[in-house]
Amino acid sequence: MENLIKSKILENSEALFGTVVDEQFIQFQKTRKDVQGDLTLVIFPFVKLLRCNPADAGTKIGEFLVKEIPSIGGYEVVNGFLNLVIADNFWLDQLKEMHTNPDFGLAAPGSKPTIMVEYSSPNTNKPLHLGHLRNNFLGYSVAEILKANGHTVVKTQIINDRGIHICKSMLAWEKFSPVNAKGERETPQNTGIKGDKLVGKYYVEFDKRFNAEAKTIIAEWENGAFDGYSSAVKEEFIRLTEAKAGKDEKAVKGIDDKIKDLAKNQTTLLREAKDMLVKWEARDPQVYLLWTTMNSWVYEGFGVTYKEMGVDFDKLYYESDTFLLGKDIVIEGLNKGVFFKKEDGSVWIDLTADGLDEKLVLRSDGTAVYMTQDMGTAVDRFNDYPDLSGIVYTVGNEQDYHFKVLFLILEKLGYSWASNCFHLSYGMVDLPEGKMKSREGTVVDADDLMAEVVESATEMTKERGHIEGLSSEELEKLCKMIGLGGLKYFLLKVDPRKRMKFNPAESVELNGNTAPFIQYTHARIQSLLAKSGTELTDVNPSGINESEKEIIKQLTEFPSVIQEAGRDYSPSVIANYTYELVKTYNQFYQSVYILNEPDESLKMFRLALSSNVAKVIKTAMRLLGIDVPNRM
RNA sequence: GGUCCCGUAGCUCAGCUGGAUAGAGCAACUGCCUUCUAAGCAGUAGGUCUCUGGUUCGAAUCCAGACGGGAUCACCA
Repeated sequence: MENLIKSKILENSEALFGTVVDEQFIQFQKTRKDVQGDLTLVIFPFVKLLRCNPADAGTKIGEFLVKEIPSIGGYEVVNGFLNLVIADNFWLDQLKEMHTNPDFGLAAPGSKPTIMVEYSSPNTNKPLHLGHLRNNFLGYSVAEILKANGHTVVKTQIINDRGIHICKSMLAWEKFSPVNAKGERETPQNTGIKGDKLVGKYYVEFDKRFNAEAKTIIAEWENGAFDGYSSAVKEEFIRLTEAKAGKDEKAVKGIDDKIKDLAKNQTTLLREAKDMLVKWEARDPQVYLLWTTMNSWVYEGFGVTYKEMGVDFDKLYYESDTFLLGKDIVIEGLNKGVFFKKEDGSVWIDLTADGLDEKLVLRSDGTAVYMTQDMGTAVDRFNDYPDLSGIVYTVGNEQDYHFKVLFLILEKLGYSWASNCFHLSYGMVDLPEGKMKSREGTVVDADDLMAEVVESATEMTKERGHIEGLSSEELEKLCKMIGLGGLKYFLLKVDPRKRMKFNPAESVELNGNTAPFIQYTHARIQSLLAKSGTELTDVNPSGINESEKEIIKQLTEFPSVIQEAGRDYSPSVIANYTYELVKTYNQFYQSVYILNEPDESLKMFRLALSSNVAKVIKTAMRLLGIDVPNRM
């Protein structure tokens, strides 16, 4: 309709305004609820052209449109806004059209370029937490939304499986894990501990022992015992200690941190971890075996969590595979003159001309840094998928600078696809008490949280659900759907770019702007449809009322909502749209009879309307990774 | 300190490609289940859109500055 009006005005602009008008002049907006009309044209832009007051300009355009477009039944000009009344038949036709289309709102699959969506990519030393939930739900949903927009999507993640941090947990396990009667050290099998949690336990164990050892060393130094340490270390310690004199509290703390770092570098534990990394790079069989074993525990543990989350991946990338390619690219870039080498052998890129800094891309000892492997991974991906047009990186906004630099480097290296790489930068998730801090033990574990919301949903469902006749498997499935749906919706309804506050109590709420509220509406509609038992063919009511028209209007917006969500990489657009639709539908549901409507034609129309609302709810929620039940 | 992000009702958030009287939910208060699922609906109350300037017929929205909060500036990832 908007396009029709637009083209009519553009075609006849000479006759109407005596000049050719720019398309920009034609601005539509939704008609306010308290005035008459279905679509509003803003007429301020035309006022100057017509050299008359807004009321006259509106009247002139209104008369023209009523004459030209049969579906426009009338108009009213209020305060410079032309409110157009569109005939019921137009809305009825809209409903009939979507009614016959099971894929309403979705673009044809494969009609747009292939895009890779990276998400999750956790540190393999720590179990997944609340922040990862936002990441995973967001990445998964964006992938689904892009598919709905016609893109072919490859879901992926980069597995952070190499580096000194991995060696730390390996070392701690080897040194500190208790040995049982059978002579075995702790494994997921013999302890029943989830693999990622067990590895995480040893990472924490390493950190604990590591700090304790550093503390002991500092104590020795403070007592003047420097046996076994180099004179350089001794001098540095004395210099730092003396520097504390007369400084304020904050400065002293900074110096203490430096002393701690100095001591940490002298620990046997760190030296052993570094030795292990060297052995790993040399593919020492024993270290490699330990590495593959412990990694497999983590993957198994993560696999369980991913399954519970309902997310999946089409292709995995491992840093241990891509960091070497990254090094090759650095050499290539060095030859091209994009990078430069410093005297100590380290390789850098100078981005000062672009308003950034110099950035290291290869260490002086020739080992790879984060940036190196990210370059390698990106190139690897475009090699693997020749049709790939771009990559969406779902990574927290604390890495904004990293990705700015990465994309700039790729561009300077001459990769044409660099401009199609996008950092989907999302905000942190805070708790009511503030930031999550592992040191203070306030990190919310992903597995625990998912179990809690399902448990809470189970209680609520038993209390008020319509669950007679459901098997225990069906009930369990339903409660999972409600609990996890609620959690996903809670994390996705907020604009991803914004930092958000996570309130555990609110996340299991069932009222208001929540998934259970939406799921409930879907279940009610399904109940109506199941009871009606007839094919919805006859959709010709004698008239449609305001609330019915309002629902159709909102339904017709669905395709453009999917487009907007895709363009902005924002599931929250879908969430908020669905919530509005459901609210409108519930008002309708409470104000009229549907199944009990005596007029057969009207009843069929209302059932058709309801069934399309249900269809859109189901599609929309699917794009958020949320299932909807037929009863609850 | 440099760079980037954010600031809307008591709380959590929409609205931001400029448009009519700034909206929801939660919390508080009042009603509605002998008719289709009350996990619902109707209503009351709650605002200096952080502040100050600027652009404009028109600014929560765009621009500049101030204030407040956060992130980031590693041979960490």
